[in-house]
Amino acid sequence: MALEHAILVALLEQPASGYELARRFDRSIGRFWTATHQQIYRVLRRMETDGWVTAEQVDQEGRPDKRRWSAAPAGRAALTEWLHAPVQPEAVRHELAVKIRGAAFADPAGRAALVVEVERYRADHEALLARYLAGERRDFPDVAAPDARAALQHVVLRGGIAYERMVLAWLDDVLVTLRALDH
Amino acid sequence: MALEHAILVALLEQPASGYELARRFDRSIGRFWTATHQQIYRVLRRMETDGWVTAEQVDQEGRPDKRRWSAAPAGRAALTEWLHAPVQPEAVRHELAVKIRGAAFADPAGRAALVVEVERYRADHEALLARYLAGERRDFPDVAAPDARAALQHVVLRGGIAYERMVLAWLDDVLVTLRALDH
DNA sequence: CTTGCCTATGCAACTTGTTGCATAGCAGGA
DNA sequence: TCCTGCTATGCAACAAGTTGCATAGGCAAG
Repeated sequence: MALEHAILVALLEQPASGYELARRFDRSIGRFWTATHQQIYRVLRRMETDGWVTAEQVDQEGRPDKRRWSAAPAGRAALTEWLHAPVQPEAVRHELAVKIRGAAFADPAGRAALVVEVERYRADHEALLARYLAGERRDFPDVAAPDARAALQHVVLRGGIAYERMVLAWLDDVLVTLRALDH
Repeated sequence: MALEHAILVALLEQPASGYELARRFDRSIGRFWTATHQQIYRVLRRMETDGWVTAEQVDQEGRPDKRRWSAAPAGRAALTEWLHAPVQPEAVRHELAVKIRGAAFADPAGRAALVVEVERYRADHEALLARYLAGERRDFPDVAAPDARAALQHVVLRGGIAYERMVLAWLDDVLVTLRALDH
């Protein structure tokens, strides 16, 4: 039940419509929390009835009108309470690891297919790392005295960068291991 | 829909009852896929009607009888087909990252609480890393010429170890960053 | 001898997340 | 002109995962 809280953080950083939130969940926020627009709209309505967020109608020219959402005091209070609660142990779902262990029960052709798949997966993560590094250069160019918000956003981004580097190194290890099985 | 496939891999590695599977999902398999016993029992029954697994009744003395499940040929075929399919992009849900960005909107007391929470989280991951390393020493003591199954299990375990090391380094970074906000 | 824990399986209700589809106006290119 | 794509919001059906509870015998500690 943390999508509510991820939305609260996003709205505190910058009020937005459901559509804009969805796009941010596809980009920067999507690094650590994913959600579809359908889910976001549904949760926003629930949060509205709970008094966590308020909407402001924005009429637009040349494009559809929208509702700009902001975090309400009750939402801020809910966020504070949540920050004090213990972090829930994460539910790990790492499909690739299952496939790698499953490769022990595949024939050489099946393992060859997995090698191709791992290479594609590796390329995706290499591209992701490049995007993170470009974002870091763009958004955090100087090291000196950032405000709290920027410092915290930066440390989360550094986590994403460290994760991608670790994944790339591990995937190289996986590829060496897979290729060694059939020479 | 990969729980089915994780169960197939687990049963190919070693046939087991639902209860034993659940315990393995709490330990070794739980590194990359989590599931409760309720979910495992439910999915096993669906897999049975699909002909993916077969059960064998095992009468026991001094403890309840059990059903030992094995992967059937149709299950093996389904696994092979799945190995050829592209890896689905993972749905990221990293609660701690949300909390860290949320800390920008908390007062110093709230941030102090988060520091305590991150320290606890760090201790958990340090213990996890120790368990992985102990498991590695126990299960993969020699480097020379392992069979395919051991080699693949080992490379997945190395992934877990690399992940935990990365997490610990990042959490140190997080703690430094959080503490610097309020001196 | 009672309390709690382990083995072993399962039901039912609920929450969360996914997928497919719908609407509707505007902009830009072939 | 038609087709595609973007902004903007939403419904409905479904799949997946969680939580609470139930049963039932045995075993060990206090």
